[in-house]
Amino acid sequence: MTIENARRVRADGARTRSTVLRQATELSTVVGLDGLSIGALATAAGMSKSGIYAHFGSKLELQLTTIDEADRIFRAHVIEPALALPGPHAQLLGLCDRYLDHLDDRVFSGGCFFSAAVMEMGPRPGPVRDRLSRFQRELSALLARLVMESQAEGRLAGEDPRGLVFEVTGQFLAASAAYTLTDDPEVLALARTTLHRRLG
Amino acid sequence: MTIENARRVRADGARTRSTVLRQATELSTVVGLDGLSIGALATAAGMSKSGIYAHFGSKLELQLTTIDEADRIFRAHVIEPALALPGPHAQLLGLCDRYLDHLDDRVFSGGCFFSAAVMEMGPRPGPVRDRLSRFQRELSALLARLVMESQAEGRLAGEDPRGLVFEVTGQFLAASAAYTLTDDPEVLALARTTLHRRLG
DNA sequence: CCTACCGATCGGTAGG
DNA sequence: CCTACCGATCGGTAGG
Repeated sequence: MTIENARRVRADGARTRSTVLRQATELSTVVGLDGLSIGALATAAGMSKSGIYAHFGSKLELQLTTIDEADRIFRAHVIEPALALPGPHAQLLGLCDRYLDHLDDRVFSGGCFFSAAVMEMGPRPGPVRDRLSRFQRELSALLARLVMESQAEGRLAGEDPRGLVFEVTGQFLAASAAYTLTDDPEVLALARTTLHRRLG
Repeated sequence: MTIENARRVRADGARTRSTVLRQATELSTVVGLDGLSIGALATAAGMSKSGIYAHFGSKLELQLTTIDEADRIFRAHVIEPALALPGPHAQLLGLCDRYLDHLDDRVFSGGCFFSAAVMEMGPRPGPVRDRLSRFQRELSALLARLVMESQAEGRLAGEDPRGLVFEVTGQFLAASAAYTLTDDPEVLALARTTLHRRLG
């Protein structure tokens, strides 16, 4: 086996792993992080169960790694494009728009990965819930920072940042819930209008 | 067997059924409507699986009946006390307060039954999702009615009822999600303040 | 990554 | 309501 072949093998392993993880995020937005079974994932990925175990070791590790992957996808599709906009207020509005876009584009086929995962795992203490809490804290902290920086520029005067962040995340959840129930794009239009009106 | 005995048997059957249903709502707020298994429910209720089947026939019927039971509980703890208040605006604020109270009181031990159920079953078409859609439509219609009646009394002037209802349900979801993740009563206080400021 | 296997549990049925 | 059972699937392991 040449060095190139050895590298190819490892590169292919990494590529397979990432393909499996994409499928894991897709599957789990439909059946949940707990409903995500290793057998079903193996079938979807066209490999045997032991192949999944070779990559992830246990269901818990698979769940945690799937959340990491969903986090990466969310950052790439929602957060990073928004933060590329000029100035905190445009970034705040851009984040809202991008969030609604990612529902509309079905970045995750079952809706918002994190809305579903938080509601599912919130009542079940453990490493999965802890990992989801971290995501929620980080998103809230980012939104709060953008609100406060907007205020430093004279916008959103007199608003309580924590309360406003609470309202914005609530509208994200409401859009996610209503869109998943109705598949009606009107929901996203209403959310967009309401968020823009609220954030000026 | 006397008539009294025949009646007793049926009354006991109804009582058992209602006890099992309470346990089904409790269990499913923790493990989900899909994670609710007939074996686990039977053990929790102290009977055999076939006892559960005798009452509900199938898992689908059990899920639908469990939603009906949760609906009843939600109406009794949240909606009815609010509608007992004088006037639409007090009823609207009362509904928000009662919703947060029912989280605080852990009416369902895993948090808000319907927040969790909608996020879980939203991406899965079928009778369960349809039943949850009905709940959401009815709650939204009630909130919209209260907003419009408040406006007829001169309050909430200039607000779009649909947008405001969207905001309120969003804050319900945000409170449910954050409280289930953190168990921090501070979340409920923040939600209460924000809702009152928004609707006051 | 594979096949082959483990005990446990799933939804559901037969027969009483 | 019970016991006893069905095939399918669960998470996970052994051995390669």
